[in-house]
Amino acid sequence: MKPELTERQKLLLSLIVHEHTRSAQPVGSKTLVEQFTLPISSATIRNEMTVLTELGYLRQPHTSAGRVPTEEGYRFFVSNLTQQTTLPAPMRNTIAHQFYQAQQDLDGWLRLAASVLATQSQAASIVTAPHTEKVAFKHLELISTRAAQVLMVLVLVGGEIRQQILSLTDNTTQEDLSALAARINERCANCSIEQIISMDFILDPPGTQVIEAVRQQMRLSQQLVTGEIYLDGMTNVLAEPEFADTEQARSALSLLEERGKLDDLLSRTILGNEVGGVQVLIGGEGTWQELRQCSVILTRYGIPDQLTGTVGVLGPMRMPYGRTISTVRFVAGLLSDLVAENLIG
Amino acid sequence: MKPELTERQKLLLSLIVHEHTRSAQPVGSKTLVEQFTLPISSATIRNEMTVLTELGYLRQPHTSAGRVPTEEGYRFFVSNLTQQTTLPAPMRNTIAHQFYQAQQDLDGWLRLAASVLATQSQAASIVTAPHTEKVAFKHLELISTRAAQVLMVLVLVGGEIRQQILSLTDNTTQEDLSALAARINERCANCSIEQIISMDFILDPPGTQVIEAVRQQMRLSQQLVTGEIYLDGMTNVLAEPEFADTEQARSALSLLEERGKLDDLLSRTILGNEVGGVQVLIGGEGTWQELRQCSVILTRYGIPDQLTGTVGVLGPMRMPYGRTISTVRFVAGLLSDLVAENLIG
DNA sequence: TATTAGCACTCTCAAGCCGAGAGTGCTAAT
DNA sequence: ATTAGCACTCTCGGCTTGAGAGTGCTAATA
Repeated sequence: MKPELTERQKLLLSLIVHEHTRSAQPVGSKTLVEQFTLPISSATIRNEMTVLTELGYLRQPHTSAGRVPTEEGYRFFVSNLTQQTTLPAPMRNTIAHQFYQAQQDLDGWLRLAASVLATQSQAASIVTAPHTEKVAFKHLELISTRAAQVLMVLVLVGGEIRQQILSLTDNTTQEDLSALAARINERCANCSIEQIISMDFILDPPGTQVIEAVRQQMRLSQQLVTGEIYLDGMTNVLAEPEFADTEQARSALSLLEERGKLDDLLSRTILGNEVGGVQVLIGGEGTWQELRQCSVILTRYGIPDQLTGTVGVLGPMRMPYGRTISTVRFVAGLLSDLVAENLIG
Repeated sequence: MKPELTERQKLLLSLIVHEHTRSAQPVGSKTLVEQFTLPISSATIRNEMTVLTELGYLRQPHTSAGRVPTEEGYRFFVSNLTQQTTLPAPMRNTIAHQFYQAQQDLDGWLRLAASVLATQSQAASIVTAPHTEKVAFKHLELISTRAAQVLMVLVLVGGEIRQQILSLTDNTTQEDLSALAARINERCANCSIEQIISMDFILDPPGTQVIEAVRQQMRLSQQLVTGEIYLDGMTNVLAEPEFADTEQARSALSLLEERGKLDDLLSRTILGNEVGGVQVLIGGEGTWQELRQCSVILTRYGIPDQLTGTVGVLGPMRMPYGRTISTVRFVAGLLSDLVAENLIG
């Protein structure tokens, strides 16, 4: 195992990380002592830097350039050198204010959360709608649109709304549809998907068609790892100097655009982590080639084991971790409150 | 006014455009004659090129580089040299097949439309949900979630769904809510927003609260220029060589990300154009700085004056216009059919 | 009169070279 | 243990150069 770092080494590592996130450039011993007016000489710093480099926390892009933190360096920094900070109160208030004066609906909140995260962190943000693992029926509505066409709106416990257009084999009046919906609502209220699948319904043909659609929609919802995904601030990462080469940026952003890959990323991090903890994924951690230059900060929100979603940001590895982690955590907290206050039913 | 081009000049312009979209490089006289085995010499081509350059259709990046089409050149090409092509049948079938086997709901179709456009055109795609100018009430549903919390789901004519969480001042049972919804549904069926605003309702307190929310939601929907926006393929444009410099790409893509700017773009083109026609916006046309290097192809779909949306793509100015325009038109047609068959009510 | 061959000219681009500057590692002194 | 000093290494920007591509012009040709 690696030897414990001395306090001074920790300090230096921390300063290097800060200076590098500020300047986006390799930081040298002299710069360091000047920038922070350290009471030690650059030669001493050089010695310490050699140690940190040998331990794998720093890296030289080439001989006679300054040092740059490695993935491992960032990881050490994040786990040991960054204390739990809360966002400054004025900023908290600004954000909270935006939420409370926003429109009262889930879609608006999530959109806002993505937007706030993107602007605060100057990175790309990811927010998923809250989603239940145990899908349960809440309410069904059947709305006749034209001839035998019916718009079916299914509300699940937790507030997820699923809709589908049904083409019934027989024409049916709105009254009949409403009566049918009422019957199903009564019978199915708060039932889990398993219950509904195993239930026997004695209904006329349109009824069985509807039930089948309900079951199908619930199954689909069940299969979903995550709810709808809200993205914002993708262009922020294009502004970062490390992505002056488009190819890097393209591969990173394509991760967000391809639903499959994104689901993969979200689901793996979902599993590894309890609600409340913030997960920091630095440089793809060997698994995600596309993220070699990036870091992803994710956390869950909502009500554990009942109704949860994910919020997070994707930015360059050179990222103000302290501030960003706090922001993500804070937004997650806000969303948790909103979910708890409004969405359980 | 400009003199009419000779047939040979048109042919050359057309070939230059094609060759340039293929190679992404300035095209020279010699390349041209070799590539297409033309029965005239490179010297003749040079003479013609001089003419086309003087007319403003071509441009030299620098002395002794080949020629590149100007915005005007592309515009001429698109309006005069590109005949209405329909997509090859197998491709049409592939696309249509995807649509018909997709899930039967609007959200899925629009998502798919964006995805298809993005992959077919290798550019960024934009699809907006169909939206009515004359907002009208279709159906209301009130679902009790907890205590005095109510999930209100409002379906508008055309299938747009709006939801909101209401905190009623009094506790109300689900039965009361259902009765209330039923009464409102009966009274408001197919009413326009103006009618509903001017109606007098004699209802108990929760009722007035609900009506107020309904009015508000309808007003909000009314104000919207466009429905929900689906984007896809943004990373496609990053792959184009003209965006090797990130800054260009950033400004173009930020146009898609900022709802305000995007609405602006969509609304201006909506106004200038009847359904059925495809609008081609080349190089921002002086108005959009961000699009200096880009072209946007847009068209409307749906039912004119009733329920319309926009589909289109944003790509580099150097774009296979013929194919892309056909694809956009075809997808718009598909969506129009789907809307007509499923969404009018 | 329209086309073409030929040629001089221009300009970019990649490669190579050079010097300045930044930063290091080592050594010897404190 | 720290530091001053110094030689060494490497990048980066600027400069030059030669090759190559492409043009515009002129004079010859059909």
